[in-house]
Order: sequence, then C-alpha cells, then structure tokens
Amino acid sequence: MKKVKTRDRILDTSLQLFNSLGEPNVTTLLISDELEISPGNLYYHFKSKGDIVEELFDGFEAEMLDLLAVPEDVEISLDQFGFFLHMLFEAVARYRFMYQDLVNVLSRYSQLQVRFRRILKKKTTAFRTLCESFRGQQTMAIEEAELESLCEQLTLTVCYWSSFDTLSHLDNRESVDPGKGVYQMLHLILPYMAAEEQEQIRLTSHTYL
Amino acid sequence: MKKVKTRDRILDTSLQLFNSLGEPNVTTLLISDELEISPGNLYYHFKSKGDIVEELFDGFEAEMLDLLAVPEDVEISLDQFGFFLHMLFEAVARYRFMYQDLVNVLSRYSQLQVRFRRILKKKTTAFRTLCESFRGQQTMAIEEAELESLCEQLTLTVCYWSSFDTLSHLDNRESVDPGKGVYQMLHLILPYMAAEEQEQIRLTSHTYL
DNA sequence: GTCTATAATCGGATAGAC
DNA sequence: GTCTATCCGATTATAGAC
Repeated sequence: MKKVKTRDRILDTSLQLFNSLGEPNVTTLLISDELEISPGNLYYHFKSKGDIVEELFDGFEAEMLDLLAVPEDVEISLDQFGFFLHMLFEAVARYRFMYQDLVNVLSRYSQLQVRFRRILKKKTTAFRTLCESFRGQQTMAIEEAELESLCEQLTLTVCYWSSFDTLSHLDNRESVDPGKGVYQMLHLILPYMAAEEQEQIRLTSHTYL
Repeated sequence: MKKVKTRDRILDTSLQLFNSLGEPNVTTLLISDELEISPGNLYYHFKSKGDIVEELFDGFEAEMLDLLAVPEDVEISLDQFGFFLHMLFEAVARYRFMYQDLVNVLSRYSQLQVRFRRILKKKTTAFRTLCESFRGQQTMAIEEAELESLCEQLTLTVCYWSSFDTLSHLDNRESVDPGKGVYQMLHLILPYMAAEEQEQIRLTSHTYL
C-alpha cells in the first residue's frame, strides 16, 4: 500500500506525454497539469526539463544495453530471434519519443548524442552476431558485403519502423503495435535463409500482423 | 543581371537553415539575420513562419509528384532504376528538414499531413510498378507477400536513410551524400533479382559509395 | 514536499515611419 | 520594400510562503 513517489510519477507521466505528443510539444506546465501538481513542485524534483529527458534516457539506455548484450558463439534459433526482435521493438516503442524527432532532440540535448550513437552501433553489432550464428548453423547464406548492408538495414528498421508506421494514423498516437515491425524485419533476412527456414518465416510471420 | 527577389532569397535561406539546423531550431529572426534584412521585412513577404514552410513544401511536393509519375507497362532497365533512385534521394536530401523531425513538423503544420501521406503512398506505388516491370522482364522473381513488404521497406529507406546516415556525423549537417542510400536500396532488391542482374548490382553499386 | 506568484527569456508577429 | 520599435503569448525556471 505504499504510495508512488511524486518523482517517479513525473517520470512516468512525462514519458507518456513525450511519446504521444512529441517531446518538443510537451511543456513542463503540461506535465504538472496532467499530474495535478504545481509547476514549482515539478521543479523541486527536477532542476530542468532536460533533466527529466536525461533520466528517461538513462532508463532507455539501460534497457537497450541489457537487451543488446548478445553472447557470441551461441546457436540461436529462429524462434529466439523472433522473440529478440519483439523485445527490441517493444523497448523502442516504450521510448519512441526519442526516435520521433531524433535530430531535434539530440541537437537540444547534445550530451545524449554519443550515447545514442553507441546504442546504434551495438544494435548493428548484435545483428551481425546473430546473423553469423545463423551462418554457422548453415541456415543463412550471405556474402560479406551483403551482410554489412543487411545489418545496417535491420538497424535502420528497428529505429524508424514505428514512426513510419504511425504516419499512416497520426491521429491516434497512444499505442504502437510492434508486430508489423517484427514481420518486416523477418522479411529482410528471409531471402538469405535456407529453404526450410524461409518456409518457417512465411508461416509464422503472419502471426505478427 | 536581374537581382534575386527578396521573397525568393527568404525561401532559399530558410531551406538551407531548416536543413542544417532543423526547422524547429530556426527562428524567423535567424533567417532575417542570415539574409541581413529586418524581421519586419520578412513578415512583409510572408505572413508567418508556417507560410514559409508551406511554400517550401509546395516545391517539395511538386518535385516528388513529378518524379514519382512512373508510367506503367514500361520496360525499365536496372540502370534507369538506379538513376531514378539517385534522383529520388537527391530530392529528399534537398528537403531533408521535413524528414528529420517528421512527427514534430507534421503535428505543427497539420495541413501537410494528408499531402505528405499521399506522397508516401505514391512512393510505395511507384516501387511496386517498377518491381512489376522487372517481374515482367523475368529479371525479378518474388511472391506477392514479399513484394508488398519489399516496397514498404524501400519507401521507409528512401525516407529515413539520410537521417540515419547523418546520425553518424551530426556535427557536419551541411551536405548529404545520396550515394550510400542508393547502394542500400539496390541491395534490398538484390536477392530477388535474376543471377545476371545480381552480378550487375554487385559490380555497379560500389560506384555509389 | 508542495503551493502561489512571478521573474526572465524567447520567439512569433504587428504598427507605423521612411 | 524595408526599417525600427514594440507587443503578445508561451515556456522555462526561481523565490519564498505554508
């Protein structure tokens, strides 16, 4: 029966508002209004709006780094890969405010640039590790140049799919369905997979839609 | 020896500034400063900042619709496709301020939403037409479901590649090289092309890098 | 910890002289 | 067409009472 600390409520509400309205469109006044606390109170807990953004980013970074710590030399199944993608898209969706106005946000909170780029890099590396696992298991056949290109493509898609998808229905920005993104990702690797795995992707990827 | 109209200079300079700093970070004062005219003068030519954005968007829309008017039932060569991609990426790069903070910009200038979505739709359709031309020439083999996914992927990539790419060097945002994007696009269709065309892509796509 | 009141700043936009 | 001066509104942030 412990009551939630105001500080945490501020973080929660800010995240929701950032995601649905876009960070630049959310004022500190709107946040405090939504929480039914005074603006002064908000500034008692955080010395600036940027501080809120940074603390949210901390959470995002931690989640991502945890998720992207893919062990090398492990045999991974297609199912596991699908699950990994699902987790990834959910994490991105939870912090989609970062991606929706990436350039703008990163330019205003420039300390985040390096950290964001590091995460990006980790994503690409994770995909490479996973693809190489497939390659080791003979379930994927791909040349080096194409692998490079594919991993970048996968990274791009993780970042932007949800923004791209919500463009079709900008009105309702509350929720995002990660399914379509996973489907798209699986179709990116599909052509390079062995016949059996291709079949599996064709059969199972529908369930994501 | 005719001197360029102030009105046009405002549009030019705004576009440059929007692209390099991001539209939300460019104030009307900055624009007039850069042009060494007074803010009042700027407002003589445009009744609001939104008006400048809209007029730039008009140009963007016209260019895109012109480019995307792909005739059906025409046999298109891989070279022509590459050229088309190049033009497309250049057009997007010229108006990249739209894409860099898409959600934010479209939410503040909501009249542009429908028009932007229409362009998006046209892109996907154009890619479908082109792929079907390849298919008709037996140079591409792809199932319906994969084609759908591929065309969406191509559209996503056209939109976001340059933003994604410049994330690696956020410092220098003046110029964008469309080459890498074209390379990436060609690699998306590569697995579905006939052996000969695959070879051609592998050989020529390097020149884009 | 929370409030009210208010300062400080900034950006968009207008009025009116030249 | 262009300028200077200025207003207005919004937003971030602070001071000080409770």
